[in-house]
Amino acid sequence: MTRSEENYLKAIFHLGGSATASVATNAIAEEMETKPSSVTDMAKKLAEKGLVNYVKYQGVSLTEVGIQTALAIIRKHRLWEVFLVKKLDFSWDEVHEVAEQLEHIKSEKLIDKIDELLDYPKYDPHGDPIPTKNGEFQERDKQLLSELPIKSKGICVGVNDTSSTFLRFLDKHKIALGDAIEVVEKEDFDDSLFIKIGDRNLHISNQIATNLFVKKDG
Amino acid sequence: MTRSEENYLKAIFHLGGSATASVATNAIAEEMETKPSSVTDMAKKLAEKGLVNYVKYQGVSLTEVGIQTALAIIRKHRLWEVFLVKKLDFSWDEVHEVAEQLEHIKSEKLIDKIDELLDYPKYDPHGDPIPTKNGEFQERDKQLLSELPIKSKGICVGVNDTSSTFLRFLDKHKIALGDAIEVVEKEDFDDSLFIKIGDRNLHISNQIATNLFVKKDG
DNA sequence: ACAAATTTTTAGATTTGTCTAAATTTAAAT
DNA sequence: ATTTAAATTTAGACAAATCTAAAAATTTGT
Ligand SMILES: [Mn+2]
Ligand SMILES: [Mn+2]
Ligand SMILES: [Mn+2]
Ligand SMILES: [Mn+2]
Repeated sequence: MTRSEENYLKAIFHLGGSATASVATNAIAEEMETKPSSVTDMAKKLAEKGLVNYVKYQGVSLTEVGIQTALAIIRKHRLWEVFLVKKLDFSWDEVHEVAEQLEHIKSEKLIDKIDELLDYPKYDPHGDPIPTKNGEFQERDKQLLSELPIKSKGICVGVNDTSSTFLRFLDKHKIALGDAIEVVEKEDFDDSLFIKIGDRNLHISNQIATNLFVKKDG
Repeated sequence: MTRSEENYLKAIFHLGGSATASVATNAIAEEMETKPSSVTDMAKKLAEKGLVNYVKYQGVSLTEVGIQTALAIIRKHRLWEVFLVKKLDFSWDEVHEVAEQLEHIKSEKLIDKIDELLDYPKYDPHGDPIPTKNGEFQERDKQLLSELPIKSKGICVGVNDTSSTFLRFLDKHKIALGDAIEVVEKEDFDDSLFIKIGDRNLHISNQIATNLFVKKDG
């Protein structure tokens, strides 16, 4: 497996191309910042290797082997992100680029030992679940903060926007994963939210609320 | 810098192509398990970039920039080796292949943090010195065990042969870096050595003695 | 010094991954 | 049901890194 092949599999997975759903050539091209014609070439190659199902003009979906391969890379990516944050004091907005490189290191022992060193974390620094060594993967029970009804409480469990600017914004306002959040009131005019986070009262825009995932209490 | 370019610089450095000495095309090809014609191509490319001096038919030597670049890669390689041994319980015969990959990860912060985590080690698991962040590099004061006169004492500080089989051989016979060694007697017939290592008496072949580096006492 | 052996370079081909521009297929709109 | 628009594929080109085979330069041996 080349690095490029691995990145294609990861992109297809992230676009939901597992199971039956198939992903459009253009969507993959956009996700990978490349051209549709390049995607077509790679689709043929990956189909040849049994990693994707590809029918001309019908898009691409991962085979079972393709899914497992993608999960293995995502597992490495997220474990490395945890390592960088927990062991090397990186902040959560700095880890992605480095993990994009580290995810391609080929050594089963290495990633198993990193997993052990971190005490088998379940989630990465952005709240995304880490696939297990045997390829089990469970999406988290979560919803957008903007979808929470008034008066309901929850825990902040993830971010939708993973850009540096958004993550640093959260740092600045001391909003972190694990924080308890209560929706106090909604402002109809601009869909902004009055929330209680820990013991602080905060007024956040709809743009923030649609980029924070929470797990509703109860 | 591509991975291939980095590997060429490292190979040239290891063949002694810094300073004035120049390295032969064939020697580089052999070191890198590639063909001389490929080396010629890369020599031109690296010369173009100002990383090596290259004169047709006269071999290759590193420029100052080339030396610093090579040292940075060697620094990363050796720091990662220490990390694997000290933090992830790899044994010293398993680290090289993984470090060959990790040395190409591009993140200054990452390697600085690894350095800090390891408390700024001076030597890698095989006793090789680790260049500093600012490119200072000091070869160790050492000699082959086979060159030590009878009755002299020293400390085991490195290995010449870094193959897995040799390293595991040393493990099996409980010979490790840092051990005190005394040459008790030499056998003229086969140049084998009677040594005292710690409190044990050992009889080792010349092949072993020419692959162990020691620092002579006094 | 000169022929022979060795080393090194060139020329041309190959693989991987990418691109542009043109052709084709599918989807959408009238 | 056509026409138009959008998505997708093909054809041909290119850069990087490699190779083989042949040519050129250097070194070695007598
Ligand atoms: Mn990431
Ligand atoms: Mn990647
Ligand atoms: Mn090594
Ligand atoms: Mn390398």
